[in-house]
Amino acid sequence: MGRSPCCDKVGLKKGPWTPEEDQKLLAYIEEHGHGSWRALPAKAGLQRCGKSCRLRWTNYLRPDIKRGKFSLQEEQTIIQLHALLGNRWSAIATHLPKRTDNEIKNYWNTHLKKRLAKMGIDPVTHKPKNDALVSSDGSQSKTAATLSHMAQWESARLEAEARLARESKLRSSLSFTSSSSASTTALPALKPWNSGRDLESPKSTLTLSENNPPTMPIIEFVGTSGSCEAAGVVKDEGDQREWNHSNGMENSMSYTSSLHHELTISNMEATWTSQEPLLRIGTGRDAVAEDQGFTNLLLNTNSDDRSLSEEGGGESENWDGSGGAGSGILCEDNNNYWNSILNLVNSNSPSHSPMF
DNA sequence: AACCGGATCAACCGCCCGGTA
DNA sequence: TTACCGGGCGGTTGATCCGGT
Repeated sequence: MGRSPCCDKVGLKKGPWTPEEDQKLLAYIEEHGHGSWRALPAKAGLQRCGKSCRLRWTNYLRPDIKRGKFSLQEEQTIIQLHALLGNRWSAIATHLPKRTDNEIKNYWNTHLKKRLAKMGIDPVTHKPKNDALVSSDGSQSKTAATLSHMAQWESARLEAEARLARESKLRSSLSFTSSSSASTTALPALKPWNSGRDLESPKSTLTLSENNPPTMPIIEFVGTSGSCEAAGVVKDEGDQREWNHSNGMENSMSYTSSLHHELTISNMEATWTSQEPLLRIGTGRDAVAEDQGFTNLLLNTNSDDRSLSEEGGGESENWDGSGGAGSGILCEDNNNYWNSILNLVNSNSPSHSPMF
């Protein structure tokens, strides 16, 4: 059976939106909320399909959208998350406040992907195209397995977030006053933008910062050797920023990349706590035996860290990064690979070798 | 000034998935 | 259990812009 079109397309306008249409859509949503997107166009007096209205709203008209050039920090985040998640733009967008998945997707396709390609980095796998990371002992497969596990973990985490979001919405609809957070209790169905992103799913916000306190969860990969061989300097004329590959990649061999991942849990403290998978990656120097399982380590299911699930209360102690014996997890080969990625983005800082 | 090709990005399309009757 | 619906997502397209020749 063929799928029926999302709406009757006869007589519906397509193409660029006019200011008048924008105004109608804005005015309607401001007054009534979007409600059913399918029903919205008729109610708002628009000759558009609901899907088009939703896209226009989410990608352009929504007031909490930040437009304009992407910052270095945002670029770093995109690259790092893409290395982990692939083309899951909506998931990446959840970590970039005020940016839409469409915008991030476009930016990746038009800017970042090309930059990586110029550097000899496969933008799909985030590996050097000459695959210099491959070692004779099969570390490539380990790296691939590691990435696969990380992606699986992230998938699980995102699913958990989605579930929490649904639960949050349900609770919000049941009781507007039950939460201690005022933002949680805004009237999402009526004024979607009133509370901004607070209305969205309670999500872990991945921030990448050099300045986070040491109590923050840390993903730290310590590389001791490497074989990345990007050569030359590619200058991105548009951004007036240089990517110095040879220096950058050389540095990556000894450079300790520290990603400080802060998990900001809003609205859902009690539910989240330890029941959802938590990313916890320590230093490679503390690497534990691989047969303990990468996923288990990521999920902190080691007996050493069992207290993490039993504490139940706050989440901060789960994230101190100092961990126990199980906090360090990555083998050196994986470190090298991740250092390559992390150095890529870290070294684009103006204070380091210019890369972007 | 005209043309051309690449870059950019808003918008569309089709598929997928969760909810529901 | 199943079919349908609404919404979300990722891939792709096409109009427009812009710089080079």
